[in-house]
Amino acid sequence: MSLSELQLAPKSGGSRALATILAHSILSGRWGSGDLFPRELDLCEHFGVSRNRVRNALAELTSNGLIERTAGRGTVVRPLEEWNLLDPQMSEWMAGLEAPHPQLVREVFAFRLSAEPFIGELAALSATDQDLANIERAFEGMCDSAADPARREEHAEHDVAFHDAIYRASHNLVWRQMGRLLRPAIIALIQRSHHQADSLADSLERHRQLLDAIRLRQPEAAREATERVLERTAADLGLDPDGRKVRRPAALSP
Amino acid sequence: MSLSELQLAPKSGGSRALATILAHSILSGRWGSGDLFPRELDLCEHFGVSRNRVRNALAELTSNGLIERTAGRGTVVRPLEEWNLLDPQMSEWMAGLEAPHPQLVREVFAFRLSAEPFIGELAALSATDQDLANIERAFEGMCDSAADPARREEHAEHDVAFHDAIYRASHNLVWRQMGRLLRPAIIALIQRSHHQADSLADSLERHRQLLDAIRLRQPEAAREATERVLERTAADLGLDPDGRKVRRPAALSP
DNA sequence: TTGCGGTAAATATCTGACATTAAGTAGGGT
DNA sequence: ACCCTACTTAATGTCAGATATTTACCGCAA
Repeated sequence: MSLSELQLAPKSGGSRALATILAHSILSGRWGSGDLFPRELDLCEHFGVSRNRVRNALAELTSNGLIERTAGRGTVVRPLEEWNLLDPQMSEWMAGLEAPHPQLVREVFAFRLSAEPFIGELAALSATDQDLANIERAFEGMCDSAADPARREEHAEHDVAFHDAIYRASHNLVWRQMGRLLRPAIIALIQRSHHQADSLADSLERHRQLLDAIRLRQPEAAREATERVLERTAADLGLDPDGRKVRRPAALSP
Repeated sequence: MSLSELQLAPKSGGSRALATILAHSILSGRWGSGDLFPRELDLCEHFGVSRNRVRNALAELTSNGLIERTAGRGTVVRPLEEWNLLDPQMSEWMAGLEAPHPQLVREVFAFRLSAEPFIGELAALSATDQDLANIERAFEGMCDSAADPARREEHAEHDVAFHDAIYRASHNLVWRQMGRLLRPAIIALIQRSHHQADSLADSLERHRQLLDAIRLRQPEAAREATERVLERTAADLGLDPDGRKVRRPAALSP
């Protein structure tokens, strides 16, 4: 309910940095839906910046649906359901978050669980040689950085690149933009799981099978391979892959 | 390359109105990728508003990826591929556009064509009684307003509500937010098609079959019914439902 | 209780000045 | 001739203060 411990690093220029701090305070669940956000002047005083920067930062939060501002009333925090999850700025904020809102993690993963098998099919149908090369290069990066536990985040970046290349292989702008959800989801993953060596090897093997299915243009195999990759991911996240609100379309399986 | 004929209505307050005008000028393709956008002071003079409002409007365009601004260089228009299609603000702008960028229409429709059959499945699996009631009410609204050609836009709103209710029936935040693409897509539809009486009756019948499939919890039937609805839509739009870059996953069909 | 007006509090906007960044340009040294 | 520096210019970014507008709240009277 307060921003007492929040601080703006001394030389961090731009209203961007301030917006990030404020966004993180909301994304991590510090404020409840409907709570009154601090007034502009309080923020000015607390962070020692001009009203202009505060207003710019708040405008950015507004455009992402995190807050709602009306003259005379003040600034209130909007409910999580109305946050603008698909904005790239939001993805960036979520990725930089140490402890994201639990419901957020669940919702995004539930989406991946329902959508990615289908995207795997699309990729197997539409991938060009260039797409395949991209996927392959990302996979090799994953393999290369897998051995050294000190390169966890590099590994995560290759992981993101792998799945993002699959989204891009759909060759549709909308699907492609959804791929931005991957980064926060996967960053959250490596921060939560302990990355046992055997779990990692297993994960790699499942990724390889997905790559092969796409390379061989086998949509159905790609769908199943994606499901197995996500099973592994769910286990690493400590989530139950079944029993979510969004179930996999089991009726599709022959 | 110029904004000569663009005008801001006299009493339209808020930087919102200005942002809408500028956004429309970009979304309709008036400026090419990489073009220099007018300078702040020129915009101030042309529209007769303060620099502050211009800056707020431009900030909104920036947050949606339409433009990129750097001190010293100026404001340049970003390529269509980097526009932020999934932002609700963008959907609103696109919906209010008389002549949207043709590639935009194609991309969004290609997405619907690939995703909505799948969403239909999800809805058939996860819809609650409340969801069903929402879908049904929207359908009745469509039927009610179908007879009178003077109520075209009311009909379109019910059409949007129908499909949006299906997106919502997936009970996942991410899918739900994608439903915002529907409004611009469907508004564009009624502005292009001539809405022959028989085509409208046919469309209604296909919607009814989709509703029934969801009500009976038959995912596969829902998928096929959605495909048929979109076939009708493609015909009304004058698009070829096959041969797009994103094909339907035909391999799924038994 | 309801309706009206007044006051306070918050955000929205205007104005003008200054700071920062980036690109181009002229000049001097090698 | 070439490169490097310093200056100029032009654009966006930031600051500060004053004013306008909206909203909520309170007192008061019909």
